[in-house]
Amino acid sequence: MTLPASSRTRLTVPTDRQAFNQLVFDIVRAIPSGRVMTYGAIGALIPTPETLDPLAYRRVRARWVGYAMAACPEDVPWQRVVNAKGQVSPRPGHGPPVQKVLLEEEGIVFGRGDKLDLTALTWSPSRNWLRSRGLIAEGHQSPS
DNA sequence: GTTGTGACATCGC
DNA sequence: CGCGATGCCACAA
Repeated sequence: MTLPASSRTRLTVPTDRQAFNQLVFDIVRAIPSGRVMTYGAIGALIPTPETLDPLAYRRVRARWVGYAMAACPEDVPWQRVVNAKGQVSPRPGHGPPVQKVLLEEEGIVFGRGDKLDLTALTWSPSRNWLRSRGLIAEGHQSPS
């Protein structure tokens, strides 16, 4: 196994992306009606792939969630995913802010600038749920 | 092969 | 507070 140190092992396994997306979908499916999660928060729950540098993963995970959402199945409540500004992100397609309407139907009230109160509406899965999915939120453990 | 852009976040001004 | 620039990986032209 004579592998030159100069060639970094940047294996991009397709199944990793599949697993990542599937994980995103599972988390979004768990968001209750009337609550939301940000792209970054969802990404923070998913551990760093072994093929990636943890720091690099931090930079891209939020975007990866966005990519996943672009191809999400019908049974995923995609409208409950918003950006860090508390606004609905414009979709590549077109048309009116359907996402905002759907959220309002769930009882969410938008403030000035079409922003919602993230501190009040952001939802987070329970530790039990995370553990059942094999997700361990290492960064959220309260220091004893 | 290269280039450009993305359903984001964060930092600086 | 808001706007602009930067970072990072994957995927489509």
